[in-house]
Amino acid sequence: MKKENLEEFAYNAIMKLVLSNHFQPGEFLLETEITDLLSLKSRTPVRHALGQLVAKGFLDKKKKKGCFIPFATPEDAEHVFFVRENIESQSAISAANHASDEEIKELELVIEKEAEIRESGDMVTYFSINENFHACVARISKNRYLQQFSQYIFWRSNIYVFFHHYKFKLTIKGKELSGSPLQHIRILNAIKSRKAEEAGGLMLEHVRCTYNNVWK
Amino acid sequence: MKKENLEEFAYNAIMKLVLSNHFQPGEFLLETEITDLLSLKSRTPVRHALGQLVAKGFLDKKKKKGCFIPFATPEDAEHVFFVRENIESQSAISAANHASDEEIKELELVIEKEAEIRESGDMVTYFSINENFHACVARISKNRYLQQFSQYIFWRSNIYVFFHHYKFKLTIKGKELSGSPLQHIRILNAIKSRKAEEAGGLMLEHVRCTYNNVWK
DNA sequence: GTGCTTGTTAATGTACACATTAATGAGTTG
DNA sequence: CAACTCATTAATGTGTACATTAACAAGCAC
Repeated sequence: MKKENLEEFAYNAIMKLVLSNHFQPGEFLLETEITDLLSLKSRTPVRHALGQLVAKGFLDKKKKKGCFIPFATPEDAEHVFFVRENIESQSAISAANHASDEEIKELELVIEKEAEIRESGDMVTYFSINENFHACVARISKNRYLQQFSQYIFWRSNIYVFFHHYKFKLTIKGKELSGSPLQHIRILNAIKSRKAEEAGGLMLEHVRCTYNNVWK
Repeated sequence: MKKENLEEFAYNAIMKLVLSNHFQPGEFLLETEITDLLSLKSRTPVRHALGQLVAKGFLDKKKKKGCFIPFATPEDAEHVFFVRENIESQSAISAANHASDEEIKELELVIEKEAEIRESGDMVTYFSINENFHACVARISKNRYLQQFSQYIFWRSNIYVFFHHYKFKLTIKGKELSGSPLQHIRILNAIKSRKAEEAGGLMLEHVRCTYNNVWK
């Protein structure tokens, strides 16, 4: 295990702050403020971490003004989920075609953990394990670019998932997300039995389902 | 037009260096070396630019060692073009669904210019105009994420196109690329007549054709 | 009162000094 | 001679002072 440096620490911490609703959409994340918040001695690691988050598309940036939480609009959500459907279903297809037995075991483990975690009702933990599933599928696709794009668009879409849940005060135990773990299991089974097209179709459906839960 | 700061300058310059084969795959891009190369006064903008390129996946990084060019392999090429097919055909579909008359005129203009430029046989100019076509379609899709991904994967794939042309000394007047402008025109026509599916199919075929020309 | 100018301020952007560390190779010891 | 230690070194990682600039508001001319 690599020891994390300050920059990585800042990166993870900022991510957590955003996901725990510490900021509003459109709000600027001031380097100095975050530096204080994380008790760091200089802006440098924070600055670099913010840059990475912008490069990955998780944050937006206005020149000489700073980084901010992207504005959420129905149009943007549509765009995000349109691309995510597409990318993630391609990932699932590739994953089904290239997964080793070992990797399928990993995926099963992630799903097991998901079931456990779900009971706790802790939002941040839930997001983290949900990310694990999608990241794992993307990784198994063995395609670096699918992985990259999946990661980006997943996080981008999570802004909507997150703010939706914030807005309507839904807990993760609510009905809205209850289909998600089941869908994960179905996708796993399709990948396990190497049914690529089916895995792709299920993933597309799963993402579309998430989208509908968020906006309908 | 926004004035670019040193970091953006470094970002673009490094990108160009990489795309013009200034570095070997696997070679480390030393911060100090690049700073000198770009005649910059400090590592800071270079350092930050490299960080962005890594975050976007354009470069790889080894801790406390530095950033390096990802290795170019047939597998990687396959991955790049697999994703590019997919992304760009989605772009074409969205473009056909959302193009205004004005934007179609723009696209026609780009294609006109392409025909002219082609006569000159100048490689760099040809690539630039070819990029224009693909970038234009992506822009017309009106989907920020498709546009972003298209741009990225297009450039990434271009490394292989460059490499191929470098290696085999093919001119752009050669048989290999001669189908490309015709394909562009067909795609334009499909977008013009709002046949989204057809546009998508043609774009997929076009990208696949490029891939085959590069490796077969 | 409207619009232009200018000063203030609060943030990012840049430069540079210094700390840390991974790799290398010389030297030493069994 | 092999293997191990340790100093060197050359790079990245971090801290900090200072430069630049966008936004805002006060003040002035008209």
